[in-house]
Amino acid sequence: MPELPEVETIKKGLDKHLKGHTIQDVLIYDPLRVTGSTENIIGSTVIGVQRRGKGLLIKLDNTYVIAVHVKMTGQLIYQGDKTKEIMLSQKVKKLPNTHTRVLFTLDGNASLFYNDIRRFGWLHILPHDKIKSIPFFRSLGPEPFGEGTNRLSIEYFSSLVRNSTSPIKTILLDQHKIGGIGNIYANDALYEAKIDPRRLGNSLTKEELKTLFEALHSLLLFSIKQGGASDTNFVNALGQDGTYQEYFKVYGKKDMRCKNCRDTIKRIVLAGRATFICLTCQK
DNA sequence: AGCTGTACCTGCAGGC
DNA sequence: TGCCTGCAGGTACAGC
Repeated sequence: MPELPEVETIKKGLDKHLKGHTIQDVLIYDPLRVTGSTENIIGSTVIGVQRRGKGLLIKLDNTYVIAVHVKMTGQLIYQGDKTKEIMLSQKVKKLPNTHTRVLFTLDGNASLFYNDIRRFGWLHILPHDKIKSIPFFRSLGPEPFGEGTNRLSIEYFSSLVRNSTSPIKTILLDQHKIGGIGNIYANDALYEAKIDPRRLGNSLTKEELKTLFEALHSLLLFSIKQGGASDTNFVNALGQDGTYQEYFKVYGKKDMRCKNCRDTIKRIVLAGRATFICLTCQK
C-alpha cells in the first residue's frame, strides 16, 4: 500500500524520467475522481515532480500542476524509448489495461499511464498556487524528511503525542497531525520501539518517544532504499516491484512467530485498521 | 472541538 | 465449480 516510501519511490522515478517531456495529449478513460481541464496542460513541459505526504505533484512549465493521490491501488507508470527493455512487474498487464484511468501521451514516443484498480485515488489538474484548495494538501501535517516547516521535528512529535488521549497508532496514522505514515510503517515502527499500539499518547515516556521517532525514520529510510513494499498493487514509476515486503516485522504476520521472542503475533483491530502486535515484546 | 465509525471501490482468498 | 462473505486500507465526512 503506498505510504511515504512507496510514493517517494514513484516520485524519484517520475522526476528522473518525466522531466523535460512535453505533454502532447491526454486521454481520460475514467473520469471518476479526475478534475480540471486537460486543455490547460497540453503543450506544457514537466519541470519536476514533488511529494507531500502520500501526495504527488507533477509540476509543469506553465504554472499548472498535476496533483495525484494513488491511495491504495494507484499506479503511475512511465514508458519511453529508454525504458522499453525494462521488465514490468507481473502484476502489471500490458498497457494501457482495464485499470488505466488516464493516459498522457508525451513527446519522443513516451507515455505516462495513471492506473487505479479500486478507483479510490484522484488526479487534479490545477494552477500551482491553487494546490491548497485541495483539502488533502491544505490540512497535511509535517512529515519525516520534510523540508523547512514541513519537517517533523522531535519537539513537535513529542508535544503532539504527549498532549493526546488517542492511541499512539491512531496518532501516527492521522495525516493532519503527521504526513506520510500508513498502516505498514505504523505497525512496524511500534514493534521496533516495543510499544503497544493501543497505548494512549499521553502515557508514552520521553525515552519511548525518542525511540519511536528514530524507529520511524530508520524504517522509512530503509524502505525507500528497498524501493518500497509491493505486497499488493504497488509498483514504481517503471512498473517494477519494491522489496520491503520481504522485511515486514509484524505487519501481516498474524499467527507467525515474533522474530525477537518467538511468541505468536496477534491481530487486533484499532481505529478500524488491522493491527499486529507481539504482546510479549510490546508493552 | 475532537473523536469514532463508515463510505468509497474492486479484486482476491477462503469457506461451503 | 461457483457463489458468497470478508478483507485489504487512505481519506472524507457524518454523527456523536
